[in-house]
Amino acid sequence: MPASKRDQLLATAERLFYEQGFHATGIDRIVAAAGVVRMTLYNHFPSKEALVAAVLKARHERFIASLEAAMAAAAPGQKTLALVEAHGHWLERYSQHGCIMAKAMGEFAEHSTEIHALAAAAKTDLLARLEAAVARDGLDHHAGLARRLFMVLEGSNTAVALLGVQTALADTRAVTDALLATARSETP
Amino acid sequence: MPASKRDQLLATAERLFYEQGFHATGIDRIVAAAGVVRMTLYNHFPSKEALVAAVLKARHERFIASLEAAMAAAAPGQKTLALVEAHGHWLERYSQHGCIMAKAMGEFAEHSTEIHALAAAAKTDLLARLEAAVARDGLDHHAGLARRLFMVLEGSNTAVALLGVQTALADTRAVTDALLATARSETP
DNA sequence: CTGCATTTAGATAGATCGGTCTATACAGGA
DNA sequence: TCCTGTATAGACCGATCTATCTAAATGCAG
Repeated sequence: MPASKRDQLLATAERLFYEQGFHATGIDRIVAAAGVVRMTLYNHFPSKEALVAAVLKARHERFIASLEAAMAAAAPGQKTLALVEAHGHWLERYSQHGCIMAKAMGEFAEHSTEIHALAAAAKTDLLARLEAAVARDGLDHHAGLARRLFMVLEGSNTAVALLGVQTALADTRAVTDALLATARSETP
Repeated sequence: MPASKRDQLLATAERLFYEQGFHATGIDRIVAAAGVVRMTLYNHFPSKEALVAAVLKARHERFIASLEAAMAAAAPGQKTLALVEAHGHWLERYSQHGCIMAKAMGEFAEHSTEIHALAAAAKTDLLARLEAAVARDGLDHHAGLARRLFMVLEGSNTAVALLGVQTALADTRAVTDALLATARSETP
């Protein structure tokens, strides 16, 4: 079953937006790389902004699905750690050159409220799932733990791009372990 | 002494690039906001890319100067903490909407090797200074400490934009304290 | 006052931008 | 077979992009 033209456009646009930036990637380059014609894009998406929104939504759904799968497979009490590890796996496979949501927030901050809000919501969604994992692991008595882990994951996005995957993920694990050890040592 | 036209251009371009992005900010908007004419810009900078490079260099120099000043004023053994605090001050005053170097890396990754390298060098420069501070505080037996602190600072860049300055800086201090406490508890 | 460098105003260039339009080709289902 | 939805090819639009050019005005130093 070959991918639909719409899926080809989404995948191509995601790659180009991620590699070259949103404003620097023109419609012509997207349709040429996707092997379709200009009107096909506008047949599926009413505007470039709508295409950007669809790309971000689809990517975030895949991201969340991989996190949820890892958490579901993790033993009780290990949900938080599984989430952090799954985040690392995602960086390794799909996001070695910075977070696309962070890039979108930067490029659309004063240019499209909708896109900026969408990207910001993706980030706070990760935070919310971290909070849920911390609660399921019985660590939510440690106020702000999820927020601190979130900050570490955000830092690992940049660290991967600057220091390489191996180093960045090892450091992420180390800091995560330290934070979790502190949280577990405190009796509720 | 009024600012020179060149300085006006640098300051205006820095603000617009930071708020609206690099590719989304046109030459016309920069010169209009700076109150000069287009040829004045091209009289001082050979191209937009050169203007971007000059903006990033000037901003990084100011950033490093404020870090160095804080470190110089800090008591012995407190250099690392002073550097982290100075970074927080910088975020609070000038960088509440994400790191301009990270934005530049995202927008110029496949568009200008020079700009991308410049922004990446600014980031690794911060890491190098963290390593120097850790060494001066006698904590360099704790392998990777500087790298982990660096990752936390990178995360705080994003956290400030998403969770607000107060929360992000408090979390940064908390994680930093935890990492430093662990390092200090290990005898060299 | 003169001379030089800077700044101004504005036209201009060629390329690219996002987006629209028409006419044609082609597929699969009724 | 015909009909409908989708894709194609390509012209076209106005706007904007970076960059260059000329000619006049301005300001400051010698």
